Amino acid sequence: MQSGNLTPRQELILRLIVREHVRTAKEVASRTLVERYRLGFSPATVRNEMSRLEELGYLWQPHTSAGRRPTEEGFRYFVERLMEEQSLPTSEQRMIAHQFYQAHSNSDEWWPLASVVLARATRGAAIVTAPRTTRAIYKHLELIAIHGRNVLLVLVLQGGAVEQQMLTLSRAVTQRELREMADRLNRACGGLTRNEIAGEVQHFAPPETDILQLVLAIMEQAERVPADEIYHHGLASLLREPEFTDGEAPSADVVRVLEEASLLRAVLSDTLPSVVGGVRVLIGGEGNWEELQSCSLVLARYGANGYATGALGVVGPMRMPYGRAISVVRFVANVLGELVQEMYQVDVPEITP
Amino acid sequence: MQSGNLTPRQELILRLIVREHVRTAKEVASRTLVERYRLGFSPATVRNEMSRLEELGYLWQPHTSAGRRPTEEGFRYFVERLMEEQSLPTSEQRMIAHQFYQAHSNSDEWWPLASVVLARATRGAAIVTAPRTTRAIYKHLELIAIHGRNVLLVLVLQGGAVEQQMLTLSRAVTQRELREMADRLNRACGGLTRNEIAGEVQHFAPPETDILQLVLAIMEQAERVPADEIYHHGLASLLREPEFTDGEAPSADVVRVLEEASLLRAVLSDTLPSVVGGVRVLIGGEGNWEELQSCSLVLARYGANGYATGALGVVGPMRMPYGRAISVVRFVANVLGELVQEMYQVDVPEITP
DNA sequence: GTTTAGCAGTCGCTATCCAAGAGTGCCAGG
DNA sequence: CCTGGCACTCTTGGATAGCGACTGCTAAAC
Repeated sequence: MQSGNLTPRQELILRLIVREHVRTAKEVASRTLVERYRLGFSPATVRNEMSRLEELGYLWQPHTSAGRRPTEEGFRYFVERLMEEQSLPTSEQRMIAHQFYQAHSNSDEWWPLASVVLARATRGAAIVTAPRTTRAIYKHLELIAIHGRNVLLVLVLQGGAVEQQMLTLSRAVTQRELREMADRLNRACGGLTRNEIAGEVQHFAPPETDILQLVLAIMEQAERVPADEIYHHGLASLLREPEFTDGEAPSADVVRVLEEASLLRAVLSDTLPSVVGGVRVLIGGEGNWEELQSCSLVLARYGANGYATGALGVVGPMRMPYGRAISVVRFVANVLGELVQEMYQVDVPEITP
Repeated sequence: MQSGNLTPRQELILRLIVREHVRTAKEVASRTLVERYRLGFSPATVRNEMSRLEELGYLWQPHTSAGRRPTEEGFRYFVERLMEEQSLPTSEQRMIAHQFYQAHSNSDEWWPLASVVLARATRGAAIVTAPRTTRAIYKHLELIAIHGRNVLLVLVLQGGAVEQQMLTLSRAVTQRELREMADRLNRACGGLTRNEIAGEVQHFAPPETDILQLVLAIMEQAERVPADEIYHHGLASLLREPEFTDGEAPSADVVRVLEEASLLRAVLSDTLPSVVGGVRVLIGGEGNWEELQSCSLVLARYGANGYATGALGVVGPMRMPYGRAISVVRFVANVLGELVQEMYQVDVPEITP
């Protein structure tokens, strides 16, 4: 596709139809367009252009005597060519940054906070996955006696991810013995990757080998599973949009996608590159995602490349205010990215309130 | 209310109407009832009884020429007096127990697993809150150097709750120094409650006092916040129930309650006693919860009394299969309760697969 | 006294019709 | 190439009628 595709006037009309449809959720008629935007030409002219745009696949009418609304293609053309890039108002930027600043020290709160912020700012639903390491590095191990042979294993990975798991040893051990075992293991494995630790196992004897096996399993899972936890927020406001209350769009389908982590993960991994980059817009499922037919997603990857990345984005009806959604998503992805980079000791200027 | 309220035949009819309405989601007519259940009397008789039941407030008709369906009161009468207590089929018990057995060692997985199990078993939505300590007890502290003055603090509480937080010290310290500080603090504070630790603060100097302050804050929060995390699952299947697809019941309201942790917490704390007990059924919001008008909740508290308890339950349309829901909720609450008790070293027999 | 058959009555549901209104498509003329 | 004007289409809402599903009531039967 190249830019000469549509005449400037056709682009103007398409843009206005998108704007108006986003506002009203209804079909847009030629006359209302002319009157509302004081176009310098008549409804008949607009109609001619409209029917041309319909032939090209950018508009459609639900029935003959109705106005027109953009198709999936229409929205895509709008997003790719017509939308003016806007950046988030500074006041709003400050507000959001401030909220993250307050949660600065508690990384567990970042992801739910991000989902709440995104949902509020777009009046739609938001999704955020916690970042996952691409390469797990052993940082520190702690063993805590719980009860008899039961031990709580706490493994800290580089980047501050803390994984905990219960473990039953073959014999009862004292906290003192556990401490010594943890010391030995920490000396041997600190800073090592999974493969390197696998090579170390031979130097140990049970029960330490059992512990190392569990450590390896945890690290393996940390690398393999893209993101256990998916936070979402704002579903209720999404379902209040007219297309869902009208029954025009099946609400249960969307809810299912957001709820089933596996589905959502599939969408994210298919849509987003694995490195942090720009904002990706997925309009109406784009043929691949039946359940998202009537929705659009605005997604971004955030994090520290080579260390850990996560995904975030908003879900709205297809007629979502793309300009705003994109700027919010981009901004939150940047803020969250900086926090993660800081956590991974990639030096970045600190966020100030 | 006493038991002689309704005649046996009225109770029979009410019970059958509930059963039939739960099955079909439609109003129940006198004739279908007689035919389907081979009652020994005629539709006219049933009609007489029905109109009596309507006067008493247990039934209502949406319009004259329709059959009848139970009112909120009707369902309540059914649940309290007519429902035969059923226990979960052994095969299902085994399946559920097995799933928890597999996740036995990883307590973080218990709560989401419980929500999935509940949702599957009832074809509705399920909610589970992680248990919170009523009295936080210091078990173990670990300090891990991250970068310069930044330190990761990992605090293990009795019961295995692991809380982590980043902390910036007033000066840079080595991992060796951190280890010594952690040792001193662990010796002094192991097994103490929050108040007792507050008394210990005077024996330390900065930066250890800073660390203790943070520890106190974390413990305080662990006691105060009822349950940060609320897991839910199965919303999509709930929204597929006819009352929500018909638009008879507003789906966004229910979603909002499940999504807004604060709202849900309010419902739970108002409904459930703080000690582990039986199963509580909340039908149609019971006047207090506007948003839950068309829903019913079956809830239970689980955990170890005096140590930590959480809540769980299912959300369904008012015409939910109460017998089944109650037995599932009770069973899962017991399983989860045993796991928590075990974690808190209250001795219980181990679950076998 | 209780039960029941029968029948009248009520109401929702669907179809059909009609008129009004909203928009478009097209054509002829500027 | 634009536009005024008109015919055409299709939705929407209201009104009407027939059908079917139930109930309520009454009078007779048990």
